[in-house]
Amino acid sequence: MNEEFVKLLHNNQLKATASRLSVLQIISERDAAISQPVLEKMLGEDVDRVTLYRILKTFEDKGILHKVIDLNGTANYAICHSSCSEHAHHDEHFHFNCSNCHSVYCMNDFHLPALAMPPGFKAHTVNLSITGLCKKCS
Amino acid sequence: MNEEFVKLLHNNQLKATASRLSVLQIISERDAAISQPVLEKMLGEDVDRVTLYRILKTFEDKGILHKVIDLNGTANYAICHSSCSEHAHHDEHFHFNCSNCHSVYCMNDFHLPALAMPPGFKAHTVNLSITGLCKKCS
DNA sequence: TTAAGTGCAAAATCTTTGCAAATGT
DNA sequence: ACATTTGCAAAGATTTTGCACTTAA
Repeated sequence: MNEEFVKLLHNNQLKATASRLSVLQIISERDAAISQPVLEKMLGEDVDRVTLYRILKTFEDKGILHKVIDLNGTANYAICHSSCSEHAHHDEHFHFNCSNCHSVYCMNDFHLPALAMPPGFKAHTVNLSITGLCKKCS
Repeated sequence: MNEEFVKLLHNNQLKATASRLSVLQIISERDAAISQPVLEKMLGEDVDRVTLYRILKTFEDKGILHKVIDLNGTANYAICHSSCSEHAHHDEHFHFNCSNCHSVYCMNDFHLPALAMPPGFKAHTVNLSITGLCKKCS
């Protein structure tokens, strides 16, 4: 029973249930975003598939997690860092998809140079996905 | 019966069927990428849903279209331009998603400045998605 | 003519919804 | 105690597969 996570949930007006704590535990242990199918397997029988959908939805709404759609269209989730909530998800997201192990890394430290937009286009969110080999697979 | 499309199909060892020509016609008329559900509606009864899946898959494999997953995880398709096939899809892709009309624009003309990768990471494909308002909606 | 492509039916997934039972506070 | 959360069952949606029929070349 991790106090930090309990507090995080309570701060967001959420009950600290076993399922929610498991999800937070698993996601926080990874430096890469985790896909919903993989998360599902790791949770095993303990958490119903439907419950997982609802937990992830709730966490996303509260700004606890952010969803990253990978290049296959699969949802991946990662813990939101402070910069996330500060910018209310209107942040720049920089993700690295490993084509070998399919990990998705959130590279929060990186920033894009300013981009010139074509006339008439107004940028709101910038999302950069890079595919390649991650540090473990290259 | 557009000769240009017939030739395109033949160049790729594909038969010029009515369904395929319709798909090419619709996609080529737009400057934005089109989502599979929208494409489906535009084709109406003429093309079976399953056939559309297969056509899009085939076109993607042959490099005639490229698939763009938008921020909702929906597949969008656009004609590949010369730069695409030349680089065998290892190109930089720069897409703009309009949050109002949900159009996806392929901005082939734009190029990203070189990005410094963290040690151990090898970039292969760079995919930049920008969400905001397009020229028609802003 | 005949290999490639299509349509239909049906399976396999993935996601959402409704409601009664269980749980955290 | 009571609102929230979960599990189950079932509906909906999306995507894939198998096979006989059709069509372009």
